[in-house]
Amino acid sequence: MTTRRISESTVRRLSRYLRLLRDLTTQREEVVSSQELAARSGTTAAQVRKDLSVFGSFGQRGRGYPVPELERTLERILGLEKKWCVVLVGAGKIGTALLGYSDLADRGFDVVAAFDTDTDKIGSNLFGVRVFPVSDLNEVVRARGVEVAIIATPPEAAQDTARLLEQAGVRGILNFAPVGLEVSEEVSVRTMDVALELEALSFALSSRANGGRA
Amino acid sequence: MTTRRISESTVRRLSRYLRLLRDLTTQREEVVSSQELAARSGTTAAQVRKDLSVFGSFGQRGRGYPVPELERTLERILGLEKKWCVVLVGAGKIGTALLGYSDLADRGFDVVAAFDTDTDKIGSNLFGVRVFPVSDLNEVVRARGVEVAIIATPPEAAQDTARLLEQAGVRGILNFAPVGLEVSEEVSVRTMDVALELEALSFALSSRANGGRA
DNA sequence: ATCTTCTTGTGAAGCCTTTCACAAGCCGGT
DNA sequence: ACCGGCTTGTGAAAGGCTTCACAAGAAGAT
Repeated sequence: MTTRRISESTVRRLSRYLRLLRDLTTQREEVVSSQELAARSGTTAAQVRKDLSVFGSFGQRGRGYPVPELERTLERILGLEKKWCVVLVGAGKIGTALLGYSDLADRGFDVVAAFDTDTDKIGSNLFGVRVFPVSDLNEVVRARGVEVAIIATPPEAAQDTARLLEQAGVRGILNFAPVGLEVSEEVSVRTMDVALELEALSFALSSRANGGRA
Repeated sequence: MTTRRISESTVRRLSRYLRLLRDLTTQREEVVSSQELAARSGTTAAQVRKDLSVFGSFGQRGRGYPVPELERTLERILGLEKKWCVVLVGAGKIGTALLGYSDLADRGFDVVAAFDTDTDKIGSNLFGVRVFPVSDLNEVVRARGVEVAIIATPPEAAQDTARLLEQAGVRGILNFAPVGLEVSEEVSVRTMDVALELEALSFALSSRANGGRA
């Protein structure tokens, strides 16, 4: 079986298409063209068709793509048919903000537990999520079959946390600490770094101001 | 003047190199090789050299790169010599969490004001940042010469906010609302979307589990 | 002074992604 | 039944990014 590698950028676009399709579903739209998907997600019609064609043929020539079917197809492709059990490590400001972010549950990511080292927080409930001591991490993760974790610890603690999670069997990590994490190849990591994004903005603004040369 | 276009990925790597160089500076390291920079930021030595060579020659053959100089050079390239005035729109959970994130100030991004529509929040102080009504946005942004804004509003309000900011003269937007923003070409936008990143993780885990086919 | 060992800077090659362009095919109107 | 207008799916071309490979050059040992 020829396993084609799907690029990072393709996956991101698929995710955007899916969000758009959900909007269209609530608006009771039945079909959508690659042209419209492209316009609304900031890419080109050819790109949309290419992205989808990697996985099969889902459209109808002359009409477009059936919205509900394509929505289900993208969910299947992205692995969103199942609910994912997620744990949060670090119940500080960012961690707590994420728990309050209801979008996650709507999108199929159930946060089943949070962990922290602060004894004041342990035992409390944040938006319905119980906070455990980090020493319980291994047990809870194994007991609930958690596969995805969010790291929202201070940067110093992030690497140790990653290793704990890996040893507990977690296979995907969303990292909010501004450090690169070393983990085995079995584990997928994505780091979200506010400062890095601001620096990229800074670069764009500066180079635009003086014609491309920094 | 030949203005070469610098790719997204190059800028992100430059930002990572810079973070690394800051660590090395505090450890009093004097020189660093492309090999070490690469290993510590998850890329290859050739890539590091290529990235830097776009902007000039900063190293010394046989030795490596002088840490403090390269640090200053990268700051200059990324436009971080000046402090950037930033405003935050939307003082909800995520917005507040960001204000408490001290890294921003350390990295040269001064949040000078926050805006919200909630009358309970208006007038209050969050981590030393005053919350104004959104109706004051234009005035404050112009008065303080703000160039960068962070949108942390609910998704429904994000597009209107973006337009307000654009009209007030903001040229860079970091968007935490999970929607694409339409703005003029003059304005740079970067969207950070937690759900999208989790979906990308979901894809990676699912396709790994069954050999690449979703 | 010369030799060995590093390491940079960079053209060229290789690989991957995006864009182009068009045949195939659907739909509604006549 | 046929025609005209759209839209998909896809090979081929173009464009961009990464890796390779090596000459040029620096530092330290002998």
